[in-house]
Amino acid sequence: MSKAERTRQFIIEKTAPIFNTKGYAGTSIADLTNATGLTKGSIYGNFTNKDEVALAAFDFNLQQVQTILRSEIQKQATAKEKLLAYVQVYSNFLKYPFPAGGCPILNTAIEADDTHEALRKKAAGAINDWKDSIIKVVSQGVEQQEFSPSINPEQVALTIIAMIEGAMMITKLTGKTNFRNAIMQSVEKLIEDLK
Amino acid sequence: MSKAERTRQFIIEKTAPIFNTKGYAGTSIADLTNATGLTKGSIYGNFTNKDEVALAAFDFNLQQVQTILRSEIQKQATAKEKLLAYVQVYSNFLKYPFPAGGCPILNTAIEADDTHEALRKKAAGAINDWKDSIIKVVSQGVEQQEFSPSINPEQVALTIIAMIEGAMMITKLTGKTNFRNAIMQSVEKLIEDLK
DNA sequence: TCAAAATAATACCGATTGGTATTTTTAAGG
DNA sequence: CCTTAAAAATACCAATCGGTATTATTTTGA
Repeated sequence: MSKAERTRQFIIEKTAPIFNTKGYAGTSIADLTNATGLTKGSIYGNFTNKDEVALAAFDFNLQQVQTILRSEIQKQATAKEKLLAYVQVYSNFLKYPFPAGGCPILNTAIEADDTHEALRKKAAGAINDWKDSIIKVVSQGVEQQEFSPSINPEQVALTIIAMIEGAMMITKLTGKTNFRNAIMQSVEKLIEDLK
Repeated sequence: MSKAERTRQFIIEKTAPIFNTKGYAGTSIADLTNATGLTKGSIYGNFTNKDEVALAAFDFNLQQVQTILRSEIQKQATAKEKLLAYVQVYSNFLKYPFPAGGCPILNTAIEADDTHEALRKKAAGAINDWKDSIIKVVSQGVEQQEFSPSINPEQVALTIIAMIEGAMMITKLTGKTNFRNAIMQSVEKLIEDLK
């Protein structure tokens, strides 16, 4: 790894939590220099502009979440257990190396949907990938007669994602973790009822 | 209503959609003068600073949503019908005078949770009020033996809110209204299963 | 080791930021 | 109607915005 590649990675790691907490518009170049200890010249020597840093930071934050989820899901054998792994991770996300600022998909989606097309596209892609991976698990569960064949995998996937993201928003906003527990219990019930 | 009061209201009405689409950090004073046709002097003659405009704009946007919901809910007689009114409104929110930029609670929650305490408190208060009003309806449904006494009204309320807000985020992000329909169908099923 | 290339720091740019002091215009009430 | 008070416009402020050109300092590979 060349010096440039190392510095680039260093900038991404240090600034990703800032973009995820303060948002794209709320993050200034001065924030990036403060977080890295580098100067403006160095930042702009490794990235063409603020946008490019923000996009790379989103990828980094997303990858962090995906790494956690994949790791926990692959430990499970059955489709039901794999779905419950999502509940497990998001119910205790503070115990995992989760990005500071919460779910990067949610944060980016809300800010960028009307204001930043490149970021919006990235967040939309992440939601679609997430949906597809849940659909796969649910479909496997149906094939293996773990779940009823009458269920709609896409609807199940979208509903689980909506509940999880809604729970993240409410909990982060109010600080009440038992609010999240209540909602996650509903997700569990939804999964139990798939059979 | 004095001239000052009229102007103040005018500023709020014209700038509320901007704060709701571009966010607090993404909205500049120049945005406010452009939207109103007024000058900086006039804005600062009626508000002490940008914060005060943003807080009033949030109240305005929230009131818009609450007016729609209250109107639709009071048309319904049973608890189940009242709960389904939420689904009805959010499934077709484009047909109602909904604030530009989507749900103001969601938008404000995500941006302000880590960055703007005054706005965060307002959004948290709105979520709590919403939760309490759903709890009331659900509890009435239990009292009138419309719903099973074994259900947990607060859990139901939080789950419905999470699903609606999650659906709003996903739909706004992806542009796929059938994603919202799928999730809203799950909310309907949840309400049907309360009996 | 040493020269060329790459990287980072410094210094600077015009534009825009939120906000204020002052002047001009408009509205209100006797 | 006409004076006074209120409101809005103008002009200005320092600080910060994102970004660039140039200089100084490290890496890098022969």
